[in-house]
Amino acid sequence: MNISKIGLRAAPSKGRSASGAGRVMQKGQQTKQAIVDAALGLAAQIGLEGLSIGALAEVTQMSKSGVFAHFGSREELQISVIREYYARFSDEVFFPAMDEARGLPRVRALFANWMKRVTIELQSGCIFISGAVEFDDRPGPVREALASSVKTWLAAMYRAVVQAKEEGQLHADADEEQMAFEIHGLILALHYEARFLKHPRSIKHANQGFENILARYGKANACVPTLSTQSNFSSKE
Amino acid sequence: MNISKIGLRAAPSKGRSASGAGRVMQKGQQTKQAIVDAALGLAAQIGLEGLSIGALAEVTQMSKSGVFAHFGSREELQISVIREYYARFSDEVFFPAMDEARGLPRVRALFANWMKRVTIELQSGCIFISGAVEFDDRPGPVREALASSVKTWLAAMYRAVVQAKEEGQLHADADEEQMAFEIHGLILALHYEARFLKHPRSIKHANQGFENILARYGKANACVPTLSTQSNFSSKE
DNA sequence: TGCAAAATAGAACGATCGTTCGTTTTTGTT
DNA sequence: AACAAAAACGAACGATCGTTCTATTTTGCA
Repeated sequence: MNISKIGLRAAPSKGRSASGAGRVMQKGQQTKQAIVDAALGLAAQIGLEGLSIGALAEVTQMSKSGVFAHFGSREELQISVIREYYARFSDEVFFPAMDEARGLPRVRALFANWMKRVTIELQSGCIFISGAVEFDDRPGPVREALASSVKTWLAAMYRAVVQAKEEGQLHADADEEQMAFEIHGLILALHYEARFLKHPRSIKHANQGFENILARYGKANACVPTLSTQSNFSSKE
Repeated sequence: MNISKIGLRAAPSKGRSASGAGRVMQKGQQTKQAIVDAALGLAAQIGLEGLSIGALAEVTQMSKSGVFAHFGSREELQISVIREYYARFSDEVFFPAMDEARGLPRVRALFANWMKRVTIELQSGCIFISGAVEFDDRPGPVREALASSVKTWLAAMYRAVVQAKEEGQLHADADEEQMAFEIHGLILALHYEARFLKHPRSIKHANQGFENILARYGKANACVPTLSTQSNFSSKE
């Protein structure tokens, strides 16, 4: 009966179309996007598991079945939210950092952008973090989508570290995987201590921790931050 | 009508009575303890929010109302679970480490025991971590109980670091709060990467990260680990 | 302007949730 | 053995959940 269930793909084929760019949206795609937007906000606050179609209908001023029809299942809605979150994360954190030179400048930019995003999310919540807890032993397509997004991002960060070593900006015996792990820990601690415990100095600790890591793994004269990346932050906190 | 609702307090007044010690339990307390035990296992897997009285009744072979009567509300059940988790955490992580000498040996022991516990929890899940995500912006008594437990533990770790500095085992300009933050990050990254992403080298990364932190903050000759604390681990992983 | 298709609404479903209430069973004590 | 108190049960409640189905409205195009 329901043909639209099969083979439906989100707009793209064109990298990523922010609102206003690219093809004209039909009505359907338009409201679907609006629903996903609202769902993203809701999921960030109460988690992907807490996301309910009823609440979503209320927020979007639609009927439950109207919302539901766009996705066909709750799981598909959750996956749509994850995809949207990943797209925005990429736009805000990953792509801008690619303008920086390979090596340490790019690593710094990635971390700075990451910090900027998590700092904002201290009010709303991060789906990559809450989702990891919710789905860490709940197999299925939602977990799959989430893990794949996170892995892609962490791999990008790791790659930047590897390149920094290739450029000769890290000690010869620096373990790139170890370094990426420690950076990840800083972000997680920031999210935990600031968002849950309301600890006021968490942002400073995360930034200081990053400098400590660079000081340990980097060669002495290669640690000076790019001005542009640095100023991104000092104005914020 | 329901008198038992008011003023009911759990057994205590005696510090912490493991099963078998202290006063003889009446039937009621006994089954309540059994329920909390089962609830702890359930909550570790699916989270405090996922904990349902129906599922709990099934596991314990009781009726829903039978289970419910012991707590009076779901929130009280959740709080009981948190208290029990905190008690076990203290028994396994905190108290044993107090046998070590003040300063670095004790810091090492605290971290080693913490690692041991989280490593085990990679199969079951850690309530202090999942709970933080579930309740990070959901005010109420459950969040209160959770935050208070976590803060107590983190404060204990922080205190040990402060003592290490007092003993002259850390650099004079070492920031104890910063150091505790970074250690916390390692544990969180371990939990995230091992439990969610199934990354095989996470345990090694967490241990190596700890050594890196000690190398940075500690004085050169004070970093040699106590043999007893060290062997705790190398045999495990 | 008219008409098929797409989009949305509305009502209802079975399931599960936390909770209440009255009854029955099990305890502990005399 | 008897009896009051404590503990456990069983059924039902209202609410909410994801989902299904059928109708109605809105859209886009000839």
